[in-house]
Amino acid sequence: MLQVLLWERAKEPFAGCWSLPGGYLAPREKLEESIRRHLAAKVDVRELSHLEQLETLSDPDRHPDEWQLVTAYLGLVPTDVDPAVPADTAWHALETLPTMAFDHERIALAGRERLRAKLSYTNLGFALAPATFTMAELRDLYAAALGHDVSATNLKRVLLRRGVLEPIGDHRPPGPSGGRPAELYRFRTRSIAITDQFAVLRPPA
Amino acid sequence: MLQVLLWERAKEPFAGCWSLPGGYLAPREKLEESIRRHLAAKVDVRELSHLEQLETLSDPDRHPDEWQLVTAYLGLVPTDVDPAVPADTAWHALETLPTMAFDHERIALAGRERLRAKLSYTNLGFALAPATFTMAELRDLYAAALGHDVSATNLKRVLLRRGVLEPIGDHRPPGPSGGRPAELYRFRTRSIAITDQFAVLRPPA
DNA sequence: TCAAAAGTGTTTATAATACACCCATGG
DNA sequence: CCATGGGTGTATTATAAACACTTTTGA
Repeated sequence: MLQVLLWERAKEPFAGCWSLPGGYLAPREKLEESIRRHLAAKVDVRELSHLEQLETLSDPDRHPDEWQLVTAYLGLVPTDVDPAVPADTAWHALETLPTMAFDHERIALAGRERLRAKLSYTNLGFALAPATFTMAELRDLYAAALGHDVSATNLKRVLLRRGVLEPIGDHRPPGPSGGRPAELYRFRTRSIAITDQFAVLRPPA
Repeated sequence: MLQVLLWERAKEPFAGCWSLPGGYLAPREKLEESIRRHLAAKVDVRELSHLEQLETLSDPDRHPDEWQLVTAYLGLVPTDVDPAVPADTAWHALETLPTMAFDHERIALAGRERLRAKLSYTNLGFALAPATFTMAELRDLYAAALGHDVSATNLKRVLLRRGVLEPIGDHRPPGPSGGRPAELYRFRTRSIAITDQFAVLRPPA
């Protein structure tokens, strides 16, 4: 299940609504540095496995009081890290978002779309997966992110053929109900790379 | 041949260098409106067949004098419109860019990459093509934009199967050296649409 | 020895490229 | 009637989904 980290606004505007973590840009600060600074300070998230810019929104009516531009980013953390978050902050399933402040619902959904698209033509799964995992675990992760069933069999073959995954040579013992021990895999690189560049209209051989 | 519209800076910083058309955002103005306003005012381009946001750049050193953020857009015009441009403005081939101001070379190349990527999974060709065209003309256009040879035969089949193109039922008479008259085609819709959404990891049937 | 979980092999579907061949025109 | 440019049909290739079957474990 994909989740977003939100915090509940105490003050107007949109008091009681939930908003994406973020804040103002400091003078001469880079946008990416600003995001990392606010995530560390406000919600105590210090380690992102991936961060990329989504879009800059400029509608003058997006904030009721002041003229405010926002640059939205998509930041990802692996499923196995559960950063301790402050009291006014909570993870919410993307399928059941609460009432959100400003245009933050649109931003959150745009982030999901970006993630979904990139899962299919890049190695971006690394950003959600723990360091090592079984194919069944990775299958569940992709299924949750994509919102539809994924076959572990085919997922494995696609990612192995592309050289995205590699087996680490170790196995995970089966659970109490038995079963064959699962091979453990890892992502070959943990930074984003396009793995399926020329889907169509590729240059002649 | 892909071309960018550039204007030559008269004043410092970067006097004599070429820069992308653009300008400051007015209070409470939307970014997209601002782009259109500056294009109309400075380079007399009023009709864009497509406009999309690329990226917001925030490096504090990108401008030598002041702290300046820029949001870059990709704007396209069809090959058959040749807007009259002012004296200090000229179209430049993307392969042989002159010395450019600020980070504008990076932005121009990012725009080309965006265009190339989207040509293969959307109908974005409409933004570069005239209202009607032969497959040979469209082939040349795709080849110029993609930077590699494209087969008219296969391009036609790909775009027809996807329902992107349709024949208009008319033909273009052959040139002085003879040849079979070419069928004329048009893009079925002239606004962007994804035509090849689930290249891989598509949901089960 | 059976159920459960994981992995492999094979078939099928689809979509794109490559290429040979056929069609329509002007000189 | 031939050169030129355009179009169609077919083979090949590539990639991924679907599915049956095999392997390895715990009870």
